[in-house]
Amino acid sequence: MKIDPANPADLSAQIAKAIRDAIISGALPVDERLPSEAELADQFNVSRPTVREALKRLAAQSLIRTQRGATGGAFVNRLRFEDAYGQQITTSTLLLSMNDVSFATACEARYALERACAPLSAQRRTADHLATMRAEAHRQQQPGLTDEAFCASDVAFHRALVDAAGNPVLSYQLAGAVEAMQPLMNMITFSARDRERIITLHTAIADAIEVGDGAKADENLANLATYTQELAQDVIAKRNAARHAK
Amino acid sequence: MKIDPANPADLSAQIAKAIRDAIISGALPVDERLPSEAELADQFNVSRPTVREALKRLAAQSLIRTQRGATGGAFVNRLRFEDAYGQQITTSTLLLSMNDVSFATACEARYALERACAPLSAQRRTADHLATMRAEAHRQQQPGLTDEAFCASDVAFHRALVDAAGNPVLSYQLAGAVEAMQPLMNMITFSARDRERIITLHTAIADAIEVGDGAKADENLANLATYTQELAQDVIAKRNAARHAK
DNA sequence: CGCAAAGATATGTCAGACGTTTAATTGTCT
DNA sequence: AGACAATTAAACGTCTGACATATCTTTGCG
Repeated sequence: MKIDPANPADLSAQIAKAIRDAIISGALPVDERLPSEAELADQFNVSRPTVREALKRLAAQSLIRTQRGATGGAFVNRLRFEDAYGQQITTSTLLLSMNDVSFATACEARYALERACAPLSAQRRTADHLATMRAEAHRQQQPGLTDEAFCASDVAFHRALVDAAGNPVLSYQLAGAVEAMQPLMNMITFSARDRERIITLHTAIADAIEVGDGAKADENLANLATYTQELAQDVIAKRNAARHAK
Repeated sequence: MKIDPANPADLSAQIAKAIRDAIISGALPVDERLPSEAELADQFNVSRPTVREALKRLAAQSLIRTQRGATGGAFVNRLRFEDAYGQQITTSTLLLSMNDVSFATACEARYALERACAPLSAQRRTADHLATMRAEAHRQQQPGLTDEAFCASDVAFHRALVDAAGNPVLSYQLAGAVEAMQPLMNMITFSARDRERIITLHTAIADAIEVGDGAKADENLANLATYTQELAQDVIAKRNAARHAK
């Protein structure tokens, strides 16, 4: 973890990579304290600001945490699922918005992945997960709900569905797919009839999960996917019509 | 994008957050040039090193890129899928290694997600994807192959399978699940018979993908998942036996 | 023995400076 | 006038040195 080519540019990136590799390889175990900034500066033959830039890069990825004070320093951070969720959601959201990903593509991915969870969720769901799903389905019936609040509740419902699979790795991977869809979903206006249909499907999914019928949950998720695509196509069609009119 | 509480700690983190939020909200579009470091330092009322630390945080997430020279500066970066792949794989790998995720849990997640791709892949695979899958299955038959090379080829095979779905969002989400398994897979020693069985399943999957039979691909993936779990359990059992012996 | 004060250590921030890269401008020669 | 070379300017990349602040440890006093 010491090599540093004579190339005097991107020093902080090189140092960050060296430390990151050491963490990934396991040479630096969790909670291990890195040398102090001054010591690192010495080891790498650079100045302290350069070392600090490298450490900030690692901190941005939650790979290290820093503590001030006498026994402070930079410590290898145990990457927690909750921390990773946030990064995953940010990255996924930006990927969708910056790459002209169509609603259809994002939606397809989301429901394909969710359907992968359905059998496991039906098998393992706890009373807690089921209660959350029921509560969100109920919340969605409130008449005064804004479209945005409706979407947020939709996300919460699906998050509970995914979490019910009891597999943190799945929950992590799905977080991006589910949450990143929200900005796209927010562009849709849900009529009362639209909502009714969605809630019916949500309820059917919750029913299937409750009785452990994975196939039925999967089937209703597929219906929900199709219906969501139709709603989005309507929005796009209307927008195109409006553009032609003006 | 200017607010900055009087709290004189974590300034670089606060500044990074402010800029990141501006990018996410769309206030800073792709390829937009940020003010120079000196100007940012002025705007936020901090020193240039502090601004630089903030920019490095953003660079670590591929949110900005920097250019030197007269027309240089920091530019909002179009987050590309390839860039996101790397981050996703790094994060997933560390999540697994740092959180005592069992082989069973990771394996379950991986195959559940892959099976979600199977129907789409069977429907849309190009000749290219199929050729890659065939080539990797063939490579796996080479007798002198190390276990590590065998695993690498396995990953390449499954990557091609996922990419065949033609959905970049799916490919992105799956990248983490598939690649992060490699370190865990590398702990397994594959006997000639093990490999033969795996190659048979790979071939069956490729066959199913070739003729567009998603259900059959799914079935063989399920078998492969089961078999992989069995192999891992053997390894664990042997390791426990060895521990008791000493 | 307990508690407060002093010290040590390490991060967080600042100020100023110099080097390097790159593009634009200027100037000169053909 | 046009092309090419030299100068200039802007911006990032890095360094040095310093001060501020947080926190643990040690010391000293009652």
